[in-house]
Amino acid sequence: MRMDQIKSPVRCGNCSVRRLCLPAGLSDQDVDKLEAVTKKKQIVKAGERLYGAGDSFSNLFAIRSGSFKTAVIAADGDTQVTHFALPGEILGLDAYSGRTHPSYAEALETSSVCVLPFARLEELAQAVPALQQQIYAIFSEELQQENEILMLLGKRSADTRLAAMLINISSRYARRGYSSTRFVLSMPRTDIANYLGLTAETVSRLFSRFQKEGLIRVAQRDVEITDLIGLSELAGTHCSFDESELGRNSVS
Amino acid sequence: MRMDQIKSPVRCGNCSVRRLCLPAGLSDQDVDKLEAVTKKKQIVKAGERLYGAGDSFSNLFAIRSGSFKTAVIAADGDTQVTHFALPGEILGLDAYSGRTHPSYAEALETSSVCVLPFARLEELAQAVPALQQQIYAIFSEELQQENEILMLLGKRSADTRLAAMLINISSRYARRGYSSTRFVLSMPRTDIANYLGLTAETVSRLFSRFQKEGLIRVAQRDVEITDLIGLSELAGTHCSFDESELGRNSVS
DNA sequence: CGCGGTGTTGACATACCTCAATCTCCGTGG
DNA sequence: CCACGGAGATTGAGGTATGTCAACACCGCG
Repeated sequence: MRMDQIKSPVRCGNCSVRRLCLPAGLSDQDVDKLEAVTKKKQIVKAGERLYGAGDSFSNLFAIRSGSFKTAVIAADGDTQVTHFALPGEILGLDAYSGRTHPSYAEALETSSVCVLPFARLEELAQAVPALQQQIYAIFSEELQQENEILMLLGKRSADTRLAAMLINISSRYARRGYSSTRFVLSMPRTDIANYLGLTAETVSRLFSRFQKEGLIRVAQRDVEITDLIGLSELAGTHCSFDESELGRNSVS
Repeated sequence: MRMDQIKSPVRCGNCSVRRLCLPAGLSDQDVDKLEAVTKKKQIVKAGERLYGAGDSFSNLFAIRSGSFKTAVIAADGDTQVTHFALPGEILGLDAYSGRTHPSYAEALETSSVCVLPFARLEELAQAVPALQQQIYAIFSEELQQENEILMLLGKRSADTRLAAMLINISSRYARRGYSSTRFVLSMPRTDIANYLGLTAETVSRLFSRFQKEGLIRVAQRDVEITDLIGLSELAGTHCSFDESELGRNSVS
């Protein structure tokens, strides 16, 4: 029932997301040290957990490929999906202070991660200021992202929430070199709904409505954004894209 | 229009919240170094901003006394209150990665903060592992807290949200040596509502209802929790208090 | 003593949830 | 290869928690 652990040495150099991950901003020399600290690669199959809520904290995980959801569990067993994580992102940072994971991370598809023993990483960061700064930056970005989601959940209507999430996913894929307009959502409707504070039915209805309005084309988990500007406007984020570069495919 | 800046040297030793603040876990010697890095004290009056959204980032702020709200501003001008900060907490961490503050911090009452130039703090942390760890811990705790709020906004009913917020404030006051059952809320109803993703009217109605149900007594911003256990149960957090130590004052 | 900002209360509107039926997709076994 | 079954997704009808709008009350301050 446990996950595969591959001892093959990790090489950041041939990793497609090294510019988004911990090595960002590090010299080749420092990257070597980082690789030396990285224990191994690990494969996690869809539905398996990288760590569970309450597990003791010893490693951070860097996503090489695939995707994860993270979620917290309330006293009454209710869970809240807090993030959908893509390659290059670091999982487990919220466990530092308590020495135990307050959330769990579950693979949405077969995924591969680098295992980073935090004690050794901490030690290395103490000697390598650029790494230290990168760790701060990752913490800080996570805080910023969470604030954006608070805004979504606190103030936005259901359609705005879903639009914002699609734009968010789209731009994150774009940064990773994938299409910003065609992608496959690796998570089921229930997870999207949970993440957005809605029900699966509402999410489904919205997908249908967006399609009718010509904003997207959707078939199950395949999504094509046909009007990126229109969707961005709905999401209320006219900023994350340079509009001049985007063709608007008007429909109605 | 700018805020007072008092050059009197900062002394963590006589600060009531040093155990919750950056000095936590540091040796006396390291605390001395931390004080040397701390620029000055600053007084912020009610309604004034410690920093605004978009301001360039150079300092962190440690709250000595008083309280703040932090909020993010969307493209359409809509704002979302993201946190109510109490003495001992650090403000500004989310600005690290972007070099600019993504949120603003506004004093809810006349407050006093220590100004921490981040460049120097970073430098010191590079030399003092205990400080490094404390910074990680603070980042990590903030992430955890945000996840809790996501749960509130995503899954909880209005009454549960308000109850959870009151319990949260109560326990944070308790940790600072104040009463956990009687306190003055330094923020107006509109801020509470904004924070909880509700309207001021709903919050007001809930305060009235809680009072009718014997959970609290409330007069404007003065709050007395008369049934801490009942309120905790409503909040769904039977964990943050040791129930045996709490008298339940049944009413109806 | 009056004024303005803050808080309270009421009546009504509505966005989203709930419950339930149906459909689609896809893996499994015959 | 096809039939079956089950999970996920869609669609519909109706209910409800919370928002909206508006009047009023309270408190602090000039």
